[in-house]
Amino acid sequence: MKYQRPKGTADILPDEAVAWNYIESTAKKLFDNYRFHEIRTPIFENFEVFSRSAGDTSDIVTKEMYDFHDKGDRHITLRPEGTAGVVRAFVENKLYGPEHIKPVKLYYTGPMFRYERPQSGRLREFHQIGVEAFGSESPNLDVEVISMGMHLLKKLGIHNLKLVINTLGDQATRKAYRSALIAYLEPHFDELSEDSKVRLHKNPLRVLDSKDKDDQKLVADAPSILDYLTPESASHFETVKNLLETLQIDYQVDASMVRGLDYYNHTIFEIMANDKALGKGDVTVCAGGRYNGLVEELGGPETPGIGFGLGVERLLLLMQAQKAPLPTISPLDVYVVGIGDETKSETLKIVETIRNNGFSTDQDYLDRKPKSQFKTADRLNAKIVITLGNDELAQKVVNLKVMATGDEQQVKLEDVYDNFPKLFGKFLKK
RNA sequence: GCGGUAGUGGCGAAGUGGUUAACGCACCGGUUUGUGGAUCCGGCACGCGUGGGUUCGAUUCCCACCUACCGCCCCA
Repeated sequence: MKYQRPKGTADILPDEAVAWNYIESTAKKLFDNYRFHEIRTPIFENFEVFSRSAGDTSDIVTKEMYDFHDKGDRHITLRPEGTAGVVRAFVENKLYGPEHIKPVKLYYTGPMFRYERPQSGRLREFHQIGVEAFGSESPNLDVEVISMGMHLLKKLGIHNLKLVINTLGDQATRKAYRSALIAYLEPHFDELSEDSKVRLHKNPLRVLDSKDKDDQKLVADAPSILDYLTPESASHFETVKNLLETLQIDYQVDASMVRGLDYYNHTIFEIMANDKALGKGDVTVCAGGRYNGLVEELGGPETPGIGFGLGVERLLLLMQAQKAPLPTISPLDVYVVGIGDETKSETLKIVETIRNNGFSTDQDYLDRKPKSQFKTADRLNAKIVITLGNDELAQKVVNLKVMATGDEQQVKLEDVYDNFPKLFGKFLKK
């Protein structure tokens, strides 16, 4: 095998593409009910769009960006996530203008890129479905976005869903909490894992997220951000929780949950699914939160925002593991068997006529024997097989066989041409 | 980026330093000179991830690389 796809990429073959289409169309229908509209932004952006939004110290920016300099020496990055580009487009196209109804609600789907070591459900080119809503601080919006994510996953047949939420508060909250956390961790500096030692200075909140067992013990007694919320932040979070209860959406608060991207504040959430088939522990399929301040960061007016991203590959893995229903390629309506070279032009006319009547139709292209053609018709799950040989051609008739029952009848060729739908209906009713 | 496991036909899977690389499934063909889902028969890797090396000889030994999978990091 000479050529291989680049590391961490995947070919989505026809059988699987059907599932992808199903997921995307299901999402689009649901999002439309919530009045979120599609936006398509470039797959690459200027490096600064991401470095500015995600945070210079975030792992995404420091080690996972797929970036390069183009022939004009522009520093380009293949988008590692969807929000930054959408925010950039929101600002650049002035969607904050008064003529746009607020909140401006958008969704996107498409490939994202991160330069990291591939594993199952983790690729260098992967796909996300994401939503963003700009221009409202209402906790109602937080809850609607969360609810929409939950609904989508449920609609796609995922069960054992777990919603985990937390709040990062506002600027003042984070500042206060940051110093409190550092004050708590610094005396234990030597006990921290190597990774956490680095994180302590760069981004202390990330220490909370450490998988290291000793770190976790330390972190267990660390101050909670929930005790440092400003009154406004606390009240926002309270309202979000109350509204979730109003909608009877179960949730857990995890005060140590953080975000890999710096732009988040206030409500953050993750929707996880637990499935033994996917190994131990919970898998996060959908994650998001508020990012008031990001629009300003990218040069727009002060505009609050909130959104989520959902990993399509992970979702598919989950759906397969949980045996969620997935569509398959639709069965064939009609297969046309031609016997002998002389029938070639007639079978071509027949398949084209039937197709133009809205039925899926196929025929043999390999000059195979009738038996083989029937075998193929059977494999393709054809409902009806039309057979045409020299005799039929001379008599201007055709044999029509219903595969499920084996019934075969001769019908006039002109009936096929004049009114195929009627013919099809007549034979399939039996 | 680090550590580990693996890589044989479309798929699954045996195998050995040395004649024609098992077997199963799938596929193709025949048994039925124009009719499917059954049986039986036959066909199907000039090649064992790629490139080097050792050797009289390598799919089998060594090295490098590539890729996949698992763990770490991180995350969707």
